[in-house]
Amino acid sequence: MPIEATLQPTRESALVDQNGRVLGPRALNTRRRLLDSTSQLLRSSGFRELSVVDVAKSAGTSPATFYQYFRDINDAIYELAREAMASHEPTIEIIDQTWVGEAGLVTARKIIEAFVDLWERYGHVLRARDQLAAEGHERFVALRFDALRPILFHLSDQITGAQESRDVPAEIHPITAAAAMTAILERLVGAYPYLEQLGATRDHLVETCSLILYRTVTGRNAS
Amino acid sequence: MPIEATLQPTRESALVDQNGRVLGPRALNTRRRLLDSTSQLLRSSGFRELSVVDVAKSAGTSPATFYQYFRDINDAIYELAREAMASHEPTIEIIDQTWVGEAGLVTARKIIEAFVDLWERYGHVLRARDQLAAEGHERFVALRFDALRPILFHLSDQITGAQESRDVPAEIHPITAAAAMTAILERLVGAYPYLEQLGATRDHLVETCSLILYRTVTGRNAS
DNA sequence: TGTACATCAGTGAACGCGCGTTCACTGATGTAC
DNA sequence: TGTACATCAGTGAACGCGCGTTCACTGATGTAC
Repeated sequence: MPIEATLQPTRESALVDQNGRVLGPRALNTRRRLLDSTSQLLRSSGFRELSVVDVAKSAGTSPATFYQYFRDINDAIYELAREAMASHEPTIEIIDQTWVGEAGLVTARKIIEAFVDLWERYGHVLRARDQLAAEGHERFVALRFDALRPILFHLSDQITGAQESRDVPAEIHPITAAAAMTAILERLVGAYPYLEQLGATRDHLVETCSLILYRTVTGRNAS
Repeated sequence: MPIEATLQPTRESALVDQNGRVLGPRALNTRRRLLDSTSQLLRSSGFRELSVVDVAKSAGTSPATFYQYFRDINDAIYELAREAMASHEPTIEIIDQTWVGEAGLVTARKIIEAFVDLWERYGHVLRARDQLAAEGHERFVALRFDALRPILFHLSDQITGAQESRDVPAEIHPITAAAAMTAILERLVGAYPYLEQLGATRDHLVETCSLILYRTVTGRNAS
């Protein structure tokens, strides 16, 4: 049952091209521009329309150059998703903070805020990641899982604890409940623009989700 | 703020081709095969790889025929998503059943079951729908919204009622909480295969989500 | 019942286009002395 | 400081392929008499 991390640690300094050559500063910059263009086109034109030719053009370089740094277009998406995930790491630490009483609600709120931020910035990349994962591309399944695992297990542990003190009913399956919370985080927040049409503000979103999260994790109502 | 339904009622009998001609039985059958092939390829090869040529080939007909019935490949996906949605309509009635006491938990369970079923059968189509909606294709945004609206408002009304009897805290924004529940329904259930790796069964899924749904809608713990 | 004609439905074959991909080459940058 | 050379980085131009799309045509089905 233990599922190992599949993300090997990538130090920026170790970046190599498709032939295994270490990248110098100039190459690093080119690679960066290619990734930025990929991200930008993914946002503006959509996943299905994304092409190597367009990305290269938009980065002011040539398709041949693209292939020096990436195997294919999915490879570039993969790198972007990793970056999004890395920028999300601090969230994992929030979850270790206390869940007791009023402070627990603050913890919940911080997590929700972090997810709202993440999806506002990287929603287009994360959606592509999830689409590819849903279609069964192994690397993306693993990537998604690595991103979720820490938060999943932390929440799950909290819930198990709350079950021991009888605050959460025994019928709740901790991992599943934790996954339900991440579903809210990922999905609701990703679909949030259309909630605005229904009169929900960002504050409503954060506050309501925080209460649901706090309640589910601790079994208690916010005082 | 009221957002009108954008789905015009389509009776099977009124189906027409791209030139406006009413379809006879033979044509209806061809159209059906094209839709089935689209669905099947969407499931097996993924959204990005889907092409008119492949669909026609797989349906045992020619691309020219495809264009007699659909404007483009998205048009076929749109029809499939409508069908998925139509098959889901009975769920909307479940939600009108009582939310009081033990029976309320049964209601919650039925809804979760309905969603699990829906996503097991049409997940590949719904994911494509959501991807296109997320990319801003208006028809798909509307379609998705029409599918969710009834359940969203019904749940929201329940929550508002529970707030009046002080079972649910006033800080909860009913529509947002309802949307959070649909997020669980759509997302968790869609991503359910990977929960199995973590030891969650379908029963865990249904039971845990039911409890969360019941709790969020009524504000009460299942007795 | 048979034949002629109208309409319905499907398609072969072609078009152009743009994409993914590669290779041999050029230009840029760094370094030894 | 200048020159020669090594290595790094980028690309022009081409290839083939398969896709979306269309049109003029053929074949299938229904109907009138």
